[in-house]
Amino acid sequence: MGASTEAESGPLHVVTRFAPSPTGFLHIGGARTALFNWLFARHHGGKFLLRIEDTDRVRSTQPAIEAILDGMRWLGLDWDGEAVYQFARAARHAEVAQELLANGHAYRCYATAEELEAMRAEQRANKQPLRYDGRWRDRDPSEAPEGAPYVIRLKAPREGETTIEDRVQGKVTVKNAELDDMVLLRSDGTPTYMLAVVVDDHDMGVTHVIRGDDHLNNAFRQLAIIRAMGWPEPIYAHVPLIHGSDGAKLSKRHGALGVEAYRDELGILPEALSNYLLRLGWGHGDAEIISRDQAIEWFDLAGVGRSPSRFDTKKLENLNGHYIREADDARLAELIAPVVAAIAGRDLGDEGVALLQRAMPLLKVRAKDLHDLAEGASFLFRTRPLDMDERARTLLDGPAIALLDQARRAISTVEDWSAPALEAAVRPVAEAAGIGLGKVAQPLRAALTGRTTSPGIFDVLALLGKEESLARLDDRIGQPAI
RNA sequence: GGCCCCAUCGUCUAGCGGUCUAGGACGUCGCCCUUUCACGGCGAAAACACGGGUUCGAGUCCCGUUGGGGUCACCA
Repeated sequence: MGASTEAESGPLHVVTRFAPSPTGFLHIGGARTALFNWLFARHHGGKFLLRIEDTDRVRSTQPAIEAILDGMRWLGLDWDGEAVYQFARAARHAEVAQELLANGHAYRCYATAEELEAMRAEQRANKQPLRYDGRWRDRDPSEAPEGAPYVIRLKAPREGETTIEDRVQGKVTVKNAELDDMVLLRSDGTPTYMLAVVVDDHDMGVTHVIRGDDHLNNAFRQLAIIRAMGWPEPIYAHVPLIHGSDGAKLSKRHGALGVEAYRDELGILPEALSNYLLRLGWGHGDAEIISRDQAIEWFDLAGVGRSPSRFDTKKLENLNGHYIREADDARLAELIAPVVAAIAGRDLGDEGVALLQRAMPLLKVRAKDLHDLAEGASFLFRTRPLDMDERARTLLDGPAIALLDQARRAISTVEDWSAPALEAAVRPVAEAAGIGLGKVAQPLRAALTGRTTSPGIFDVLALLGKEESLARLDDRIGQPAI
């Protein structure tokens, strides 16, 4: 568990942020980071800010920005104020670099790319750690080549060590000699990520930096800049990364990475993904099903584990099934209507959506995702004659058709077309034949839905209505009984 | 490779020196319910990586080993 010792309840000034770089969709790991930041801020009544780190002009795209904002809205992670775009603040970043240069905490480095590559090659060959050797750190400015391009590097401390009291990782100490003088401002005058993050977090008043474990090493470098500027240090909390089922860092080969894929392709409900992500790396006793409100009340950094966790699709599906069963019927009907229409090959219309909603209580208990749900609902709208799947076809052999015929006669006289009345009419058919109800129900199911699984057969009849039900049966019996 | 981090059932986790013959959830396997499939109910198998310490006592503290992960750019 986390290493936090002081109580996290009580009045505490909290400003958190989520700072994705828009080079793709909202990553599943990013979503969890955002969720944790959001929860922490809401728990403490603080602010949750959003910053788009779009300083990489080649890889950053507008569609990616939209996708990220869209994903956050879908998950219900609302941010306070306007999103901050990092690229727009480049001048401010450069200003800080100049200030550092002026007060002696930074210096110009004229080393060329080739020169640095040669340096690293040598370090590699000598099995030395790869880091900038500070060749321009103490040189006199007069030695600078006239008009040559240069970068501005931080003059980082070389002696001693730096310790971070991380709220998740505990006390982490690194020798300052391990850190090199990183670049603050590139030769083209643009800021590096390391500088931009520090300046933006400071200017935005961020008090708690909650982010992926992969940034833990960066924290030491960023702290060096912060101290050089004499700024207040934020509290850090580095959350372990999410891994794939094989234990390696989550990547494309593990399947869906973007939250929109969970929504569109996997038919996951946002509350299910949110609950799953919350429980991945964080726990609160035996609690498994946790509402948003409950999460806000319970969330703390101390509950975040320190080891990476593996993404388990099965558990997500289970949770999703739970939330589908709990979801409002009208909402589910609206969500799947387009998919059902696509499967059935026709528009549902308002009455179709209404029917979907009426059938929902019976449909949703048998679905673990929205596609299951849509598929399971499609029999209501398929056009006659129904196409039979393989198993339904083999079910409808000679004897089954005969049974179908008897059942058809039994229900054709039913006036009150309700499930109980229909059951009362069909049961005697099975009893008269000395067989179980299943022997009659399965052929009925096949003829009525084209499948071998569906809601209870009498509910199916009731939902379909008398006319449609009899027509579908007649399609199979071959000749209308009247 | 250097540095940093991690280590309880297959997976997510509870456990913050004695109440642990290690609890919950997913998954798996039985049984029940039952017209199918689900849902639901009941039950089972399943873990403290290893080795040293510290202590009256260690899953819980320390060290090491092994294993895993992260990170080492004028990318973010």
